Amino acid sequence: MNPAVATVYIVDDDASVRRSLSRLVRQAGMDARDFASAEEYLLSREKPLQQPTCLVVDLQMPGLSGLDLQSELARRLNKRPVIFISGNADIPSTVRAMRQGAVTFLTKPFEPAELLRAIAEALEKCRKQIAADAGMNDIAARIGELTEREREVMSWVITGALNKQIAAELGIVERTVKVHRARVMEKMRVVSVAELVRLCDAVAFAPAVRPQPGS
Amino acid sequence: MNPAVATVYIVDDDASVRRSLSRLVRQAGMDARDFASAEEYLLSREKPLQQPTCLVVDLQMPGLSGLDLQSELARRLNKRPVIFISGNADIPSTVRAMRQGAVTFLTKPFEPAELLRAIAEALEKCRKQIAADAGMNDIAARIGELTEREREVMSWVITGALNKQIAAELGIVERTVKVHRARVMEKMRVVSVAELVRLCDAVAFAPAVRPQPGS
DNA sequence: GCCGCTGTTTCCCTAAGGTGCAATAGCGGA
DNA sequence: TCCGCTATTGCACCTTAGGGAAACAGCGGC
Repeated sequence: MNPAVATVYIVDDDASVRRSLSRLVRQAGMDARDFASAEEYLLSREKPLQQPTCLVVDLQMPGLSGLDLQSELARRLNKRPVIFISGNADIPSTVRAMRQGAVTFLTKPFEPAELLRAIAEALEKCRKQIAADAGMNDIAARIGELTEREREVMSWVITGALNKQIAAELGIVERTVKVHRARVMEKMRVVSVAELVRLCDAVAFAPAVRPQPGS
Repeated sequence: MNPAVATVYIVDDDASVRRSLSRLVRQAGMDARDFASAEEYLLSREKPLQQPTCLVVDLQMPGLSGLDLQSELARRLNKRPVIFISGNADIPSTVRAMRQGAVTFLTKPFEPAELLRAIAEALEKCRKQIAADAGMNDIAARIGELTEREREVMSWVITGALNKQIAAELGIVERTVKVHRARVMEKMRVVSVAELVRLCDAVAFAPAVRPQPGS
Protein backbone atom coordinates (compact mmCIF):
# COMPACT_ATOMS: atom_id res chain seq x y z
CA MET A 1 0.00 0.00 0.00
CA ASN A 2 2.52 2.51 1.12
CA PRO A 3 4.89 2.72 -1.81
CA ALA A 4 7.59 4.68 -0.06
CA VAL A 5 7.97 2.34 2.88
CA ALA A 6 10.36 -0.49 3.49
CA THR A 7 9.22 -4.06 3.93
CA VAL A 8 10.85 -6.75 6.02
CA TYR A 9 10.23 -10.38 5.14
CA ILE A 10 10.37 -12.66 8.12
CA VAL A 11 10.95 -16.35 7.54
CA ASP A 12 10.69 -18.49 10.64
CA ASP A 13 8.90 -21.73 11.40
CA ASP A 14 8.00 -20.56 14.89
CA ALA A 15 4.71 -18.69 14.82
CA SER A 16 5.35 -16.84 18.04
CA VAL A 17 8.69 -15.58 16.74
CA ARG A 18 7.02 -14.44 13.52
CA ARG A 19 4.41 -12.57 15.52
CA SER A 20 6.85 -10.86 17.81
CA LEU A 21 9.27 -9.90 15.06
CA SER A 22 6.45 -8.61 12.90
CA ARG A 23 5.24 -6.49 15.75
CA LEU A 24 8.72 -5.15 16.35
CA VAL A 25 9.18 -4.26 12.71
CA ARG A 26 5.81 -2.58 12.41
CA GLN A 27 6.35 -0.58 15.56
CA ALA A 28 9.50 0.72 13.96
CA GLY A 29 7.40 2.03 11.09
CA MET A 30 8.12 -0.61 8.47
CA ASP A 31 5.93 -3.14 6.77
CA ALA A 32 6.35 -6.77 7.75
CA ARG A 33 5.38 -9.95 5.99
CA ASP A 34 6.02 -13.32 7.46
CA PHE A 35 6.45 -16.82 6.11
CA ALA A 36 6.48 -20.12 7.97
CA SER A 37 9.10 -21.68 5.73
CA ALA A 38 11.67 -20.97 3.07
CA GLU A 39 9.45 -22.73 0.54
CA GLU A 40 6.55 -20.47 1.38
CA TYR A 41 8.66 -17.40 0.79
CA LEU A 42 10.08 -18.70 -2.46
CA LEU A 43 6.59 -19.41 -3.81
CA SER A 44 5.37 -15.94 -2.96
CA ARG A 45 8.17 -14.20 -4.78
CA GLU A 46 7.39 -10.75 -6.06
CA LYS A 47 10.43 -10.31 -8.24
CA PRO A 48 10.79 -6.65 -9.15
CA LEU A 49 12.59 -5.24 -6.13
CA GLN A 50 11.34 -1.70 -6.49
CA GLN A 51 11.19 -0.91 -2.84
CA PRO A 52 13.77 -1.41 -0.10
CA THR A 53 13.29 -4.82 1.43
CA CYS A 54 15.27 -7.36 3.36
CA LEU A 55 14.90 -10.78 4.84
CA VAL A 56 15.15 -11.93 8.42
CA VAL A 57 15.62 -15.65 8.28
CA ASP A 58 15.83 -18.34 10.89
CA LEU A 59 18.78 -20.64 10.37
CA GLN A 60 17.14 -23.88 11.40
CA MET A 61 13.83 -24.69 9.77
CA PRO A 62 12.13 -27.88 8.65
CA GLY A 63 12.59 -28.41 4.93
CA LEU A 64 14.88 -25.84 3.36
CA SER A 65 17.15 -24.29 5.95
CA GLY A 66 18.00 -20.62 6.10
CA LEU A 67 21.27 -21.31 4.32
CA ASP A 68 19.43 -23.22 1.61
CA LEU A 69 17.10 -20.28 1.17
CA GLN A 70 20.04 -17.91 0.90
CA SER A 71 21.68 -20.09 -1.74
CA GLU A 72 18.47 -20.33 -3.70
CA LEU A 73 17.99 -16.57 -3.60
CA ALA A 74 21.50 -16.10 -4.90
CA ARG A 75 20.81 -18.58 -7.68
CA ARG A 76 17.71 -16.62 -8.63
CA LEU A 77 19.69 -13.38 -8.55
CA ASN A 78 17.39 -12.12 -5.86
CA LYS A 79 19.61 -9.54 -4.22
CA ARG A 80 17.60 -8.85 -1.10
CA PRO A 81 19.90 -8.58 1.91
CA VAL A 82 19.55 -11.40 4.42
CA ILE A 83 19.83 -11.23 8.17
CA PHE A 84 20.10 -14.54 9.98
CA ILE A 85 18.77 -15.27 13.40
CA SER A 86 19.30 -18.51 15.23
CA GLY A 87 18.91 -19.99 18.65
CA ASN A 88 21.78 -22.40 18.50
CA ALA A 89 24.01 -21.77 15.54
CA ASP A 90 27.50 -23.07 15.02
CA ILE A 91 30.53 -21.34 13.60
CA PRO A 92 30.58 -23.16 10.25
CA SER A 93 27.00 -22.12 9.52
CA THR A 94 27.80 -18.57 10.47
CA VAL A 95 30.84 -18.54 8.24
CA ARG A 96 28.90 -19.94 5.34
CA ALA A 97 26.11 -17.44 5.80
CA MET A 98 28.49 -14.51 5.94
CA ARG A 99 30.53 -15.74 3.01
CA GLN A 100 27.36 -15.88 1.00
CA GLY A 101 26.76 -12.25 1.77
CA ALA A 102 24.56 -12.18 4.86
CA VAL A 103 24.37 -8.77 6.48
CA THR A 104 24.79 -10.25 9.92
CA PHE A 105 23.97 -13.19 12.07
CA LEU A 106 22.17 -12.72 15.35
CA THR A 107 21.86 -15.31 18.07
CA LYS A 108 18.71 -15.54 20.08
CA PRO A 109 18.03 -14.00 22.41
CA PHE A 110 19.03 -10.62 21.04
CA GLU A 111 18.11 -7.06 21.82
CA PRO A 112 15.27 -5.74 19.63
CA ALA A 113 17.42 -2.70 18.96
CA GLU A 114 20.13 -4.96 17.65
CA LEU A 115 17.82 -6.45 15.05
CA LEU A 116 16.47 -3.04 14.10
CA ARG A 117 20.00 -1.81 13.59
CA ALA A 118 20.75 -4.77 11.35
CA ILE A 119 17.52 -4.20 9.44
CA ALA A 120 18.37 -0.55 8.93
CA GLU A 121 21.73 -1.55 7.54
CA ALA A 122 20.19 -4.18 5.28
CA LEU A 123 17.61 -1.76 3.95
CA GLU A 124 20.27 0.80 3.22
CA LYS A 125 22.21 -1.84 1.35
CA CYS A 126 19.06 -2.72 -0.55
CA ARG A 127 18.43 0.90 -1.47
CA LYS A 128 21.86 1.13 -2.97
CA GLN A 129 21.30 -2.09 -4.84
CA ILE A 130 18.02 -0.76 -6.21
CA ALA A 131 19.66 2.45 -7.34
CA ALA A 132 22.50 0.55 -8.97
CA ASP A 133 20.10 -1.85 -10.68
CA ALA A 134 18.01 1.02 -11.96
CA GLY A 135 21.07 2.59 -13.50
CA MET A 136 22.17 -0.66 -15.07
CA ASN A 137 18.72 -1.39 -16.45
CA ASP A 138 18.50 2.04 -17.93
CA ILE A 139 21.77 1.60 -19.75
CA ALA A 140 20.95 -1.93 -20.83
CA ALA A 141 17.68 -0.69 -22.25
CA ARG A 142 19.47 1.87 -24.37
CA ILE A 143 21.87 -0.75 -25.65
CA GLY A 144 18.83 -2.83 -26.44
CA GLU A 145 17.59 -0.09 -28.76
CA LEU A 146 20.71 -0.37 -30.88
CA THR A 147 20.78 -2.50 -33.98
CA GLU A 148 23.35 -5.27 -34.26
CA ARG A 149 25.53 -3.16 -36.46
CA GLU A 150 25.35 -0.21 -34.15
CA ARG A 151 26.40 -2.36 -31.22
CA GLU A 152 29.28 -3.62 -33.28
CA VAL A 153 30.42 -0.13 -34.13
CA MET A 154 30.02 0.94 -30.52
CA SER A 155 32.22 -1.89 -29.34
CA TRP A 156 34.97 -0.46 -31.49
CA VAL A 157 34.35 3.14 -30.60
CA ILE A 158 34.79 2.46 -26.89
CA THR A 159 38.20 0.98 -27.54
CA GLY A 160 39.25 4.28 -29.04
CA ALA A 161 39.38 3.06 -32.63
CA LEU A 162 39.33 5.65 -35.40
CA ASN A 163 36.45 5.67 -37.84
CA LYS A 164 38.73 4.56 -40.64
CA GLN A 165 39.98 1.65 -38.58
CA ILE A 166 36.44 0.59 -37.75
CA ALA A 167 35.53 0.89 -41.40
CA ALA A 168 38.43 -1.33 -42.41
CA GLU A 169 37.55 -3.84 -39.72
CA LEU A 170 33.94 -4.07 -40.83
CA GLY A 171 34.73 -3.88 -44.50
CA ILE A 172 32.66 -0.78 -45.06
CA VAL A 173 33.29 2.84 -45.91
CA GLU A 174 34.07 5.48 -43.32
CA ARG A 175 30.94 7.44 -44.09
CA THR A 176 28.82 4.47 -43.05
CA VAL A 177 30.68 4.16 -39.78
CA LYS A 178 29.92 7.79 -39.08
CA VAL A 179 26.24 7.15 -39.63
CA HIS A 180 26.19 4.23 -37.21
CA ARG A 181 28.29 6.12 -34.73
CA ALA A 182 25.96 9.08 -34.77
CA ARG A 183 22.99 6.80 -34.12
CA VAL A 184 24.85 5.14 -31.26
CA MET A 185 25.53 8.48 -29.60
CA GLU A 186 21.92 9.48 -30.09
CA LYS A 187 20.36 6.27 -28.81
CA MET A 188 22.76 6.01 -25.88
CA ARG A 189 22.00 9.64 -25.12
CA VAL A 190 25.56 10.78 -24.76
CA VAL A 191 27.46 13.56 -26.45
CA SER A 192 31.00 12.37 -25.92
CA VAL A 193 33.03 9.22 -26.22
CA ALA A 194 34.01 9.64 -22.58
CA GLU A 195 30.42 9.25 -21.45
CA LEU A 196 29.87 6.35 -23.80
CA VAL A 197 32.87 4.53 -22.37
CA ARG A 198 31.55 5.00 -18.85
CA LEU A 199 28.10 3.70 -19.70
CA CYS A 200 29.48 0.65 -21.45
CA ASP A 201 31.96 -0.10 -18.69
CA ALA A 202 29.24 0.26 -16.07
CA VAL A 203 27.28 -2.60 -17.60
CA ALA A 204 30.41 -4.48 -18.67
CA PHE A 205 29.35 -4.21 -22.28
CA ALA A 206 31.38 -6.73 -24.19
CA PRO A 207 32.28 -6.78 -27.84
CA ALA A 208 31.51 -10.21 -29.27
CA VAL A 209 33.63 -9.61 -32.32
CA ARG A 210 36.66 -7.83 -30.97
CA PRO A 211 38.84 -10.32 -29.17
CA GLN A 212 40.27 -12.09 -32.17
CA PRO A 213 41.34 -15.37 -30.52
CA GLY A 214 42.75 -16.93 -33.62
CA SER A 215 45.39 -14.69 -35.18
CA MET B 1 64.68 -16.31 -0.30
CA ASN B 2 62.44 -17.93 -2.80
CA PRO B 3 60.84 -15.02 -4.54
CA ALA B 4 58.17 -16.96 -6.35
CA VAL B 5 56.78 -18.70 -3.33
CA ALA B 6 53.91 -17.86 -1.04
CA THR B 7 54.36 -17.11 2.62
CA VAL B 8 51.91 -17.76 5.40
CA TYR B 9 52.14 -15.69 8.58
CA ILE B 10 50.97 -17.55 11.65
CA VAL B 11 49.98 -15.54 14.69
CA ASP B 12 49.19 -17.60 17.75
CA ASP B 13 50.24 -17.37 21.37
CA ASP B 14 50.50 -21.14 21.69
CA ALA B 15 53.97 -22.29 20.69
CA SER B 16 52.89 -25.81 19.92
CA VAL B 17 50.19 -24.58 17.59
CA ARG B 18 52.71 -22.34 15.84
CA ARG B 19 55.06 -25.27 15.40
CA SER B 20 52.45 -27.62 14.04
CA LEU B 21 50.89 -25.09 11.70
CA SER B 22 54.29 -24.03 10.42
CA ARG B 23 55.15 -27.62 9.72
CA LEU B 24 51.87 -28.14 7.90
CA VAL B 25 52.37 -25.07 5.76
CA ARG B 26 55.95 -25.96 4.90
CA GLN B 27 55.02 -29.49 4.01
CA ALA B 28 52.54 -28.02 1.55
CA GLY B 29 55.43 -26.21 -0.14
CA MET B 30 54.91 -22.74 1.23
CA ASP B 31 57.02 -20.55 3.47
CA ALA B 32 55.84 -20.03 7.02
CA ARG B 33 56.68 -17.38 9.57
CA ASP B 34 55.21 -17.36 13.01
CA PHE B 35 54.57 -14.75 15.65
CA ALA B 36 53.61 -15.20 19.29
CA SER B 37 51.35 -12.18 19.38
CA ALA B 38 49.59 -9.61 17.27
CA GLU B 39 52.01 -7.00 18.52
CA GLU B 40 54.96 -9.05 17.40
CA TYR B 41 53.53 -9.33 13.91
CA LEU B 42 52.72 -5.66 13.69
CA LEU B 43 56.25 -4.69 14.68
CA SER B 44 57.77 -6.95 12.06
CA ARG B 45 55.78 -5.53 9.24
CA GLU B 46 57.32 -5.74 5.82
CA LYS B 47 55.00 -3.42 4.00
CA PRO B 48 55.39 -3.92 0.26
CA LEU B 49 53.20 -6.95 -0.41
CA GLN B 50 55.00 -8.11 -3.50
CA GLN B 51 54.45 -11.78 -2.98
CA PRO B 52 51.27 -13.70 -2.20
CA THR B 53 50.88 -13.91 1.54
CA CYS B 54 48.15 -14.43 4.08
CA LEU B 55 47.66 -14.55 7.80
CA VAL B 56 46.42 -17.35 9.99
CA VAL B 57 45.43 -15.75 13.25
CA ASP B 58 44.20 -17.09 16.53
CA LEU B 59 41.14 -15.29 17.80
CA GLN B 60 41.98 -15.29 21.48
CA MET B 61 45.40 -14.02 22.43
CA PRO B 62 46.79 -12.05 25.33
CA GLY B 63 47.15 -8.38 24.46
CA LEU B 64 45.68 -7.56 21.08
CA SER B 65 43.14 -10.16 20.02
CA GLY B 66 42.86 -11.54 16.51
CA LEU B 67 40.02 -9.15 15.81
CA ASP B 68 42.08 -6.25 17.06
CA LEU B 69 44.89 -7.31 14.78
CA GLN B 70 42.48 -7.49 11.83
CA SER B 71 41.17 -4.01 12.57
CA GLU B 72 44.66 -2.64 12.87
CA LEU B 73 45.66 -4.21 9.58
CA ALA B 74 42.64 -2.64 7.91
CA ARG B 75 43.57 0.71 9.42
CA ARG B 76 47.06 0.37 8.01
CA LEU B 77 45.65 -0.59 4.62
CA ASN B 78 47.45 -3.90 4.87
CA LYS B 79 45.34 -5.99 2.58
CA ARG B 80 46.69 -9.42 3.42
CA PRO B 81 43.83 -11.92 3.67
CA VAL B 82 43.16 -13.21 7.18
CA ILE B 83 42.08 -16.67 8.22
CA PHE B 84 40.89 -17.04 11.78
CA ILE B 85 41.28 -20.09 13.91
CA SER B 86 39.87 -20.48 17.36
CA GLY B 87 39.22 -23.11 19.95
CA ASN B 88 36.14 -21.61 21.47
CA ALA B 89 34.76 -18.81 19.41
CA ASP B 90 31.32 -17.28 19.64
CA ILE B 91 29.00 -16.19 16.89
CA PRO B 92 29.42 -12.42 17.39
CA SER B 93 33.19 -12.71 17.02
CA THR B 94 32.76 -14.79 13.91
CA VAL B 95 30.35 -12.29 12.43
CA ARG B 96 32.64 -9.42 13.20
CA ALA B 97 35.61 -11.22 11.69
CA MET B 98 33.74 -12.07 8.52
CA ARG B 99 32.27 -8.60 8.19
CA GLN B 100 35.74 -7.21 8.38
CA GLY B 101 36.70 -9.36 5.45
CA ALA B 102 38.13 -12.56 6.90
CA VAL B 103 38.46 -15.34 4.38
CA THR B 104 37.06 -17.86 6.78
CA PHE B 105 36.92 -18.85 10.39
CA LEU B 106 37.98 -22.31 11.48
CA THR B 107 37.26 -23.86 14.82
CA LYS B 108 39.82 -26.11 16.43
CA PRO B 109 40.18 -28.92 15.95
CA PHE B 110 40.03 -28.76 12.17
CA GLU B 111 41.29 -30.95 9.38
CA PRO B 112 44.70 -29.90 8.07
CA ALA B 113 43.27 -30.09 4.58
CA GLU B 114 40.61 -27.64 5.59
CA LEU B 115 43.19 -25.07 6.60
CA LEU B 116 45.22 -25.67 3.47
CA ARG B 117 42.14 -25.11 1.37
CA ALA B 118 41.47 -21.85 3.15
CA ILE B 119 45.10 -20.82 2.72
CA ALA B 120 44.96 -21.57 -0.98
CA GLU B 121 41.89 -19.40 -1.29
CA ALA B 122 43.47 -16.60 0.71
CA LEU B 123 46.64 -16.68 -1.38
CA GLU B 124 44.63 -16.55 -4.56
CA LYS B 125 42.77 -13.56 -3.20
CA CYS B 126 46.11 -12.00 -2.32
CA ARG B 127 47.47 -12.59 -5.81
CA LYS B 128 44.52 -10.77 -7.29
CA GLN B 129 45.00 -7.94 -4.83
CA ILE B 130 48.65 -7.69 -5.77
CA ALA B 131 47.83 -7.58 -9.44
CA ALA B 132 45.16 -4.95 -8.88
CA ASP B 133 47.48 -2.87 -6.70
CA ALA B 134 50.22 -3.06 -9.28
CA GLY B 135 47.86 -1.75 -11.91
CA MET B 136 46.65 1.04 -9.69
CA ASN B 137 50.15 2.06 -8.68
CA ASP B 138 51.24 2.13 -12.26
CA ILE B 139 48.42 4.47 -13.18
CA ALA B 140 48.90 6.60 -10.09
CA ALA B 141 52.58 6.95 -10.95
CA ARG B 142 51.73 8.24 -14.40
CA ILE B 143 49.30 10.75 -12.95
CA GLY B 144 52.07 11.77 -10.60
CA GLU B 145 54.21 12.71 -13.57
CA LEU B 146 51.65 15.24 -14.72
CA THR B 147 51.96 18.88 -13.78
CA GLU B 148 49.08 20.52 -11.91
CA ARG B 149 47.83 22.15 -15.07
CA GLU B 150 47.93 18.91 -17.00
CA ARG B 151 45.92 17.17 -14.29
CA GLU B 152 43.43 19.98 -14.46
CA VAL B 153 43.09 19.67 -18.21
CA MET B 154 42.82 15.90 -17.92
CA SER B 155 39.99 16.17 -15.45
CA TRP B 156 38.06 18.09 -18.08
CA VAL B 157 39.02 15.85 -20.95
CA ILE B 158 37.65 12.76 -19.22
CA THR B 159 34.30 14.43 -18.87
CA GLY B 160 34.14 14.76 -22.61
CA ALA B 161 34.65 18.50 -22.71
CA LEU B 162 35.80 20.05 -25.98
CA ASN B 163 39.10 21.89 -26.12
CA LYS B 164 37.35 25.20 -26.57
CA GLN B 165 35.21 24.56 -23.52
CA ILE B 166 38.23 23.67 -21.44
CA ALA B 167 39.99 26.77 -22.70
CA ALA B 168 37.06 28.94 -21.70
CA GLU B 169 36.87 27.27 -18.30
CA LEU B 170 40.54 27.82 -17.61
CA GLY B 171 40.64 31.23 -19.19
CA ILE B 172 43.34 30.29 -21.69
CA VAL B 173 43.55 29.84 -25.43
CA GLU B 174 42.56 26.63 -27.19
CA ARG B 175 46.06 26.03 -28.51
CA THR B 176 47.39 25.91 -24.97
CA VAL B 177 44.80 23.32 -24.02
CA LYS B 178 45.97 21.24 -26.94
CA VAL B 179 49.54 21.42 -25.70
CA HIS B 180 48.57 20.25 -22.23
CA ARG B 181 46.29 17.62 -23.64
CA ALA B 182 49.00 16.22 -25.84
CA ARG B 183 51.34 15.98 -22.85
CA VAL B 184 48.64 14.24 -20.85
CA MET B 185 48.13 11.62 -23.53
CA GLU B 186 51.87 11.13 -23.79
CA LYS B 187 52.58 10.89 -20.07
CA MET B 188 49.57 8.66 -19.45
CA ARG B 189 50.70 6.52 -22.34
CA VAL B 190 47.36 6.34 -24.10
CA VAL B 191 46.36 7.19 -27.63
CA SER B 192 42.63 7.68 -27.18
CA VAL B 193 40.27 9.42 -24.83
CA ALA B 194 38.57 6.08 -24.27
CA GLU B 195 41.70 4.61 -22.73
CA LEU B 196 42.30 7.74 -20.70
CA VAL B 197 38.81 7.56 -19.26
CA ARG B 198 39.35 3.96 -18.24
CA LEU B 199 42.66 4.66 -16.53
CA CYS B 200 41.25 7.58 -14.61
CA ASP B 201 38.12 5.70 -13.60
CA ALA B 202 40.21 2.74 -12.47
CA VAL B 203 41.97 4.86 -9.89
CA ALA B 204 38.92 7.02 -9.23
CA PHE B 205 40.79 10.08 -10.39
CA ALA B 206 38.87 13.07 -9.14
CA PRO B 207 38.86 16.59 -10.46
CA ALA B 208 39.51 19.05 -7.65
CA VAL B 209 38.25 21.95 -9.67
CA ARG B 210 35.26 20.57 -11.46
CA PRO B 211 32.38 20.18 -9.03
CA GLN B 212 31.60 23.84 -8.60
CA PRO B 213 29.73 23.65 -5.28
CA GLY B 214 29.05 27.33 -4.98
CA SER B 215 27.15 28.54 -8.02
C1' DG C 1 72.78 36.42 -14.93
C1' DC C 2 71.99 32.01 -17.44
C1' DC C 3 69.47 27.58 -17.65
C1' DG C 4 65.58 24.52 -17.39
C1' DC C 5 60.76 23.66 -16.43
C1' DT C 6 56.09 25.08 -16.99
C1' DG C 7 52.63 27.69 -18.90
C1' DT C 8 51.30 30.48 -22.44
C1' DT C 9 50.34 32.33 -27.19
C1' DT C 10 50.15 33.20 -32.46
C1' DC C 11 50.17 31.50 -37.31
C1' DC C 12 49.31 27.71 -40.18
C1' DC C 13 48.27 23.17 -41.89
C1' DT C 14 46.58 18.25 -41.87
C1' DA C 15 43.62 14.70 -40.26
C1' DA C 16 39.54 13.14 -38.07
C1' DG C 17 34.85 13.75 -36.42
C1' DG C 18 30.20 15.14 -37.42
C1' DT C 19 26.09 16.57 -40.61
C1' DG C 20 22.82 17.45 -44.33
C1' DC C 21 21.05 15.74 -48.59
C1' DA C 22 20.28 12.18 -51.72
C1' DA C 23 20.25 7.60 -53.36
C1' DT C 24 20.52 2.35 -53.61
C1' DA C 25 19.38 -2.19 -51.71
C1' DG C 26 17.70 -6.23 -49.02
C1' DC C 27 13.98 -7.89 -46.07
C1' DG C 28 9.78 -8.74 -43.66
C1' DG C 29 5.03 -7.32 -42.91
C1' DA C 30 0.41 -5.17 -44.23
C1' DT D 1 3.24 -4.67 -54.29
C1' DC D 2 4.08 -0.75 -51.32
C1' DC D 3 5.90 0.65 -46.74
C1' DG D 4 9.22 0.83 -43.09
C1' DC D 5 13.56 -0.49 -41.05
C1' DT D 6 18.41 -1.18 -41.59
C1' DA D 7 22.59 -0.88 -43.98
C1' DT D 8 25.17 1.27 -47.23
C1' DT D 9 27.57 4.94 -50.04
C1' DG D 10 28.85 9.49 -52.32
C1' DC D 11 29.45 14.52 -52.09
C1' DA D 12 30.06 18.79 -49.89
C1' DC D 13 30.87 21.45 -45.82
C1' DC D 14 31.90 22.68 -41.16
C1' DT D 15 33.89 21.76 -36.58
C1' DT D 16 37.49 19.56 -33.70
C1' DA D 17 41.69 17.42 -32.70
C1' DG D 18 46.51 17.33 -33.23
C1' DG D 19 50.96 19.29 -34.37
C1' DG D 20 55.20 22.16 -36.15
C1' DA D 21 57.67 26.30 -35.46
C1' DA D 22 58.76 30.12 -32.82
C1' DA D 23 58.40 33.06 -29.02
C1' DC D 24 57.48 35.23 -24.34
C1' DA D 25 57.17 35.02 -19.18
C1' DG D 26 57.57 33.60 -14.29
C1' DC D 27 60.37 30.86 -11.10
C1' DG D 28 63.79 28.29 -8.74
C1' DG D 29 68.52 26.70 -8.86
C1' DC D 30 73.54 26.98 -10.01
